[in-house]
Amino acid sequence: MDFQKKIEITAINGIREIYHVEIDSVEFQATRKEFEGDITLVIFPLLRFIKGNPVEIGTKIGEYLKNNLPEIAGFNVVKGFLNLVANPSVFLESFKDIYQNEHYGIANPIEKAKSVMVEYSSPNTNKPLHLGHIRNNLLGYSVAKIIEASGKKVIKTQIINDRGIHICKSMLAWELFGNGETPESTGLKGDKLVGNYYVLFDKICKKEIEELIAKGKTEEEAKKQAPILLKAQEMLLKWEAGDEQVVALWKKMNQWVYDGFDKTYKALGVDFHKNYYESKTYLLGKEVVQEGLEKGVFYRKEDSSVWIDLTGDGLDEKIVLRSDGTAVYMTQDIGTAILRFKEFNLESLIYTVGNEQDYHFKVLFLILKKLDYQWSDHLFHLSYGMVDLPSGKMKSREGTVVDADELIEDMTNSAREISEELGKLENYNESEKERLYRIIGLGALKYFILKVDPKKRILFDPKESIDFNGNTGPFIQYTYARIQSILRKADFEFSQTVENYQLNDKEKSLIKQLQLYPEIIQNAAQNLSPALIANYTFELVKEYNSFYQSMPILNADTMNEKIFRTQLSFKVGEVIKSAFELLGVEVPERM
RNA sequence: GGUCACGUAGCUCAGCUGGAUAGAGCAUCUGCCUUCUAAGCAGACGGUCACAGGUUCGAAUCCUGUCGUGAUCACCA
Repeated sequence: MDFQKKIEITAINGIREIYHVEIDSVEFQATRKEFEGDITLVIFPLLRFIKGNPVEIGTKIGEYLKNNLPEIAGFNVVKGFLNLVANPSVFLESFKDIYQNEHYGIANPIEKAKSVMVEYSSPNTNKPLHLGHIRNNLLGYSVAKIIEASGKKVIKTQIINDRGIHICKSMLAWELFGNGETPESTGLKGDKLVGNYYVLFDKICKKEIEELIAKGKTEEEAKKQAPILLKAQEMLLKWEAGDEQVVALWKKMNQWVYDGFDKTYKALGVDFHKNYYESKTYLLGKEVVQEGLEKGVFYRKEDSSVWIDLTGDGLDEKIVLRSDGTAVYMTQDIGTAILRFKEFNLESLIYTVGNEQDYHFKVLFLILKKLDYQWSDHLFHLSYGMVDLPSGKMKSREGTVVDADELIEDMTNSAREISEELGKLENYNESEKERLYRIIGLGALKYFILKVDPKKRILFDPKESIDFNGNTGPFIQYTYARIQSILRKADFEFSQTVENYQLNDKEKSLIKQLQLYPEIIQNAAQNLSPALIANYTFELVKEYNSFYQSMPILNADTMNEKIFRTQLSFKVGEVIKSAFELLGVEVPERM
């Protein structure tokens, strides 16, 4: 039984004996550094049940605990806070358990449990991935990892937006002006090549609109009548009709994009169990609309478009079928959600999508609830803030995006510069060095993004490079590398249990920090927040560095000290590695 | 205009299921490499927790209002 639980039960018994009052829980918090003690029982909430002076009450409970729990060595009361001092053996025992647990913090998977599906990335196949996608990918991947570590099965998925007018735009521009260019002929990454034609389309379209306006059309008319746009719409119709040539072009260009995405995903270190494609799902949901009409959840307007009225729930009316009978985005999302719960034995479904779609998901979940799907309460929108530039929103058509591949490359280069300057890698060959630079560069990038609470927006200034000192990925990686260096140099056996060890304050703080890890994972899973893992790891590493700097490990006076401190270092290293795995960040053996 | 999110040190962020004197990193300044990696450590400086009310023994945290920022409210996706 864990320490806190033991104290709680004993305290409840004590309160019953002393005050003849029955309570079912007491409140704890970690003792603040400036006070003596290891855990603090907060007395204030008890005042509702026990009348009296908080200091007096605290003292009585403190005495009771000291007399009835061998683990409690002493106590002090400050205002309404009962600070309990634990017997040092509590920490030694606790560390022994932690040390021997190879997968410390990671919960065992529950047998026969349903799966949690995490959707993330979900790109359009008409342009390359940018910094916004990076945040999405890192968040989704990390949350999936964290949920897995909390003891659940996870299915990672994405739905690829591979059809629609925007896809036809890049196809058309390539057909008209591409001269048969291919990724091979140009040496360009496929997604970049296709993206260029998307931008080209937009340029031409804008020019045509201007010309139409010059000829006296209104802006509104011009926007609808640009010849190239009409051609794109024609192409979309052909695609929907299954026109052989259009479909062949679509397949070819999409494949270029997929090849490009694969490289970016690989560089980012993210992956998926299953891909959905919009070209296969965009017709889903129409029968459900039929059913919903019969149930009276939806209604039909005179122009035969179908709607749902959500004004009773504080939302608006929302269209689910156009007057021509075609589906909208919402329809498809309804159908896809149903499909997923049919295909897999899902406990819940998490959508990693930017906060600009908060409203969309609110409506989607509500519609599914009104359609009476039991699982509609288990749908979550992992909503995250946009990544903005100092100049505002990133816009791929205006070329103001931070390209994902370029950013990864830049970060790797920064890592290279810093490493070369420090010059600690004499024994590394070139390929080992390159691998390391990538680990560090990506570590900086990923940590930079994941340490921020998902719902907050991130301001990214390309002119200010991402830091490598302080609260950063490389800082934590560096600590890991230092620990590995110690372990390499330890020329003695250190796996045996150390008896009668006298813990000092730094060692004790470190153990306390290690104790928190399992709870942090559960918490992060609950809140879908990798930031909690990142911040925890930072605290752990700070604590370790302070320990490392203030006393010898391998050069300690006694063998017991050498062994215990090496064990402690080893375990901190393992937890750093484990926590960083949850963030999708690698750790280096040296740096 | 309605709805939602955010507002904490010069900058970037923790803390938010109410608890003790609001914490880190960057930047600025002081020290520490003849001992295990100085991408480090120890310290100094820096605050009207946007503002105003309220609830409470206790509010950065909960409630209301105001201001500021962003998003959203398409027969777009």
